[in-house]
Amino acid sequence: MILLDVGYRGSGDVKVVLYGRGEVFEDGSFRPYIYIVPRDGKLPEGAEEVERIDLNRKVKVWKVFFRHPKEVPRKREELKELGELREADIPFVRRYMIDKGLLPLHEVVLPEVKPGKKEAHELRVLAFDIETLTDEGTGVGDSKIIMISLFGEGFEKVITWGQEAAKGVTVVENEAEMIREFVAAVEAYGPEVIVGYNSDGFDWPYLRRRAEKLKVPLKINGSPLQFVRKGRDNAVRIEGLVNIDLYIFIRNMLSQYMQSESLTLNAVAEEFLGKEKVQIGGAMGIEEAWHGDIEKLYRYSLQDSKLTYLLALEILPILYGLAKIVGQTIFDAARMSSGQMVEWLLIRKAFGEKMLVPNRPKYEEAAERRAVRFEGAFVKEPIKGLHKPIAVCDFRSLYPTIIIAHNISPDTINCGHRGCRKNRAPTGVWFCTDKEGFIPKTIRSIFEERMALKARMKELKKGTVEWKVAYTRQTALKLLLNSFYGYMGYSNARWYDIEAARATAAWGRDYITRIMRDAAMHGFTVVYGDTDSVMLTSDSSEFERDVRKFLKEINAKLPDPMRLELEGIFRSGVFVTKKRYALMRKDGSLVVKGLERVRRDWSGLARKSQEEVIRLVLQGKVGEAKEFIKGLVKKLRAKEVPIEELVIRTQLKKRIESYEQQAPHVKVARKLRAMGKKVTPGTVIEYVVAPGSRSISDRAVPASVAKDYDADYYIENQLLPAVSRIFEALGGDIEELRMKQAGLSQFLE
DNA sequence: TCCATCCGGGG
DNA sequence: GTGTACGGATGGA
Repeated sequence: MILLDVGYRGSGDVKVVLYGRGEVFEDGSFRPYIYIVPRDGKLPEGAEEVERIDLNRKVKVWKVFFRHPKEVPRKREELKELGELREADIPFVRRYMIDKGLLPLHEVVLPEVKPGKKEAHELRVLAFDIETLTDEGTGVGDSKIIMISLFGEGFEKVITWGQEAAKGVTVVENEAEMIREFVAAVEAYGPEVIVGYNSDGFDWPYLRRRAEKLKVPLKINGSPLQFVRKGRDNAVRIEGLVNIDLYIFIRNMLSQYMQSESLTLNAVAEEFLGKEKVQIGGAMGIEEAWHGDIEKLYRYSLQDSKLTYLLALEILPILYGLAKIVGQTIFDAARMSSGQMVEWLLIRKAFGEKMLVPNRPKYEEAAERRAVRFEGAFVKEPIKGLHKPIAVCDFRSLYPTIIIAHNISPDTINCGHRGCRKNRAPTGVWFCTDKEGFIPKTIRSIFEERMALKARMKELKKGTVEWKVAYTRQTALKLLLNSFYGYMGYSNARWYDIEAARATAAWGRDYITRIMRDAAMHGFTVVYGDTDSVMLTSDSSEFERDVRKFLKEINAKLPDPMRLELEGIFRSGVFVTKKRYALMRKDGSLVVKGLERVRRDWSGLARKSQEEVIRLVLQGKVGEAKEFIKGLVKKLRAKEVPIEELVIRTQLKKRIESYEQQAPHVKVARKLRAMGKKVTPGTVIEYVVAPGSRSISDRAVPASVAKDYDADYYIENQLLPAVSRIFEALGGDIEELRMKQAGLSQFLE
């Protein structure tokens, strides 16, 4: 069996249920258990005495068995009398995966239930999306669902109700029928994975509420939907089918590596699939389309499930890779934060080492830990302005390699050996040099596997199945490796050790500042540096050769496996402040950090002009950049800029009545309603600021009827803020760009 | 600057 | 579900 999911059932003796491709297997032979570190007294009946390692000392503990996981919370208080309870908060399915050595998407040999050799890399995926009205309220399930779309391999279906027949759309009698039709369509397609975008938070709860109201049973292949609260999130489980909310996974594991700060389906799809895939849609009135243009609604809905499907094809392999490394079900891994991924990997490793897992901190304990702040990475104040060329050097996995190199771990800190004190962090604590710590050992296994995979990838042909499998796994290993940073300082961590976390960060600062000093002694100008990177320049004619020679010298001195690498030689860079800079590659493409305003509440004018100014400045054409802005200022004053460039978009988040602040988009929403337009929460309000002396809110007019605009507003609040930082970094004067020296502008107006 | 509250994704 | 939990941005005191 290729393992897809695991659950359990039974009322007396628990039975584990293994879900595989097209088959189900029940295992009644595994019993829940916990450990007790006994105070005194004698071994309870049916319990076993076993030896385990608690951090770094051997202890004798009692292993107490149960018939069913439900017994554990029931007997908790009573058992506490006997001693400290351990591993009494490990969910049963996770316990089973670990103890049986099972991995998701790997073979399970039956009936013994032991890991086999085969492995799957992809599953049959179905994406879905629902459209709803908002007329009876925006709470989950308040208004009607009017359309459901599905998209799979060679499969697409759009269902609606109470409409004239329309091309490509299955039209049924009513909403209840539509839900039935949806369930039937899912069952007919037979997915192994069902995906949505924010579906745990929206589509599934919405479907549940509507189904309840309409008295339609909502079961897929006979499995009812189970709703579980996980913090602020909902998790929706459908036994026998892997339900995944792509949004949650992207937010938890991928967002920190993404350019976009917004995680809407469109923004995420644009980044992963490319802009051209994300054309249809935009601002659409669902209610209007429902009443007038059902084909438009059809295209919109299908586009969203199609994007979700295409996104799933890109992203799910990474999730599968992570789940396999962490050793938990795809369902669970899909909803873990990076800290939890690390923790479940550690718990699995601890089992292999016969180590007792530390308990999770109680709420108060976690709160106290959260209050403890510690100094993070070093960020150098940049030498403001334009520099060329720029060499970007960075440490390969800085924090993981520091943890390995210095053996940083809760079980090695301040050990009793005299000789280990030379391995002392800048914070004063030291780490054992005799015995490898639990955390470094775990990180090293991941790090070494990744290095081996990267070496292997070089021998494989790029783009082949084998190469892709290796590439995906190394990506997953990298994500996990990066997640270890911060784990020991994470307030909910079981292996929490603030001094170990502090030491890691302090060593990081120590190494990067040492590199900067060395670089300066080698004749480089250190323009900027942040955490694990340094950006160097010099006027040597052999710049790249010099940099490589410098790296070689540095690497000879760094402890294994730390290494400083050349990320690239850039044509030029403009540096504004810490975390805000732009680099230009040799091929002319840009890397922009902290500057770009990709937010929609900035006009097209502001976004485009910032990009153009960065481009010109990096090409050394500062004069041209100034002229470009001056030209735009002039055009704005002469009212020659097309209105479309000046449209500002803000989404209405709640009902108009419930806004206390009369923000511009709120006032515009009122005006739109007065014009007979339907304005509901979720509508993106497009407006332009018109001339006049009243407040901005009063002067904001709907983009659809805007005839004129306030030139000064756009100059002062859109254009100049977007570009001024860059000119200021170059030592320029904003006044010059305003062209107001002689009070000319007042004169012209 | 500190503290409390809001908000994310979806419609 | 062997339960009860996130973190950054924003705005007012």
